[in-house]
Amino acid sequence: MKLTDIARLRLHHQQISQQSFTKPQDVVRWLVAVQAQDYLNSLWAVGLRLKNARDQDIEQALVDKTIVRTWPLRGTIHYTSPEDVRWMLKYLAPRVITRYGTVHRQVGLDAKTLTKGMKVFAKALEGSAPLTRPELYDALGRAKINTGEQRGLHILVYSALKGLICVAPRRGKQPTFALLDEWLPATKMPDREEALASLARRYFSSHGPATVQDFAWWSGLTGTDARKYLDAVKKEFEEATVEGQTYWFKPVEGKLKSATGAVFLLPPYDEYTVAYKDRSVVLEDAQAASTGNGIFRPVVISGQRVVGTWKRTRSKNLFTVETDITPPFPKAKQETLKKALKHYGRFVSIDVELS
DNA sequence: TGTGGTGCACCCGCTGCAAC
DNA sequence: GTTGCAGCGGGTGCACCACA
Repeated sequence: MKLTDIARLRLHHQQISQQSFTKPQDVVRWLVAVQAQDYLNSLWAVGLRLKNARDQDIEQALVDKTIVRTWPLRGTIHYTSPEDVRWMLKYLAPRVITRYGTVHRQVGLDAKTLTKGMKVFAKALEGSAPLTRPELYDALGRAKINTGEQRGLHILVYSALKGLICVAPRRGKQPTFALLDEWLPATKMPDREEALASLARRYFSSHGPATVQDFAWWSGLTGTDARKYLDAVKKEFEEATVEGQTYWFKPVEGKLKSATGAVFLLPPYDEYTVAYKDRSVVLEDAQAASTGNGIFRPVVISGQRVVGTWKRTRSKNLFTVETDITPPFPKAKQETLKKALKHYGRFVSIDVELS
């Protein structure tokens, strides 16, 4: 096995070079969590993995509560499945909350204020329609809690990590928030061992080939726990050592579709680029896709690897897409790029042109 | 209707230190 | 020596607003 084989298998398992699903909830359940910090682009992260989806299909899934947006992994906002959200928060969020302790101290948020903030949110949202961020900040203000210097945001995220609230569909362009237990029906809570072994199984199935370090990074588990839960399920996977790293993966039944000639436009923070500790498998030049401080740009994939970035600019009825590909595509490849743009245009239901 | 400026929200990677 | 934790710095996209 070579690095290109790893990338090709990841494109397959991540539902990019082939799509097995027709519903947003099936994609999200398969990947366990899909990073969703940039809302409009995150719709495409789900949509590109579906057959013939449009952006309103993903938004409708949020309205229908078949997927939910909250902070289940690494303190990062993701889409996840209603049946997964509570156990992920229970078993994965405590480490994130510990890590946020430093930031809370910096902005002057102590445990008493955070608890009071949660009570304010609970009272404001109980039996109410979802509220926007400004509305929740007003509630904090009325309770004499200062929301400046991002304190309001930190109370909001803390409340989500504690499982009190989750993100509900947008009102206009504003995201709204609801009480998790009012928004989603009660679900079975697996015990820790069962839940985290299942997490390992699902990560290596949907994201493999991946290393135990990748799993630890993605899940936020400690290295010790990541090894423990991989050990619990690794007999279900194949193992390959490439350039000194051990990768675990599900083999593909039948012939693996070649993605060498295909071009894919991935959104910023896509699982294909973000969900691994070691991104060198797909990022020849890491700077092309990442600024190095947590910001991931939208990328162009060709021959399984990141070959450049793309950027969209919206005017009234048109998206103009600008690409930065090195070296520039030859004419034939430009046509493949235009095909990828057409796919994206269908998804957003707006004409897309290459600048 | 388009353009430009401003502020907000986002969270990752790196380094150093402590604990085991 | 390995692992985990704490602290810190910072680039990008979006919403919003003012103005042409």
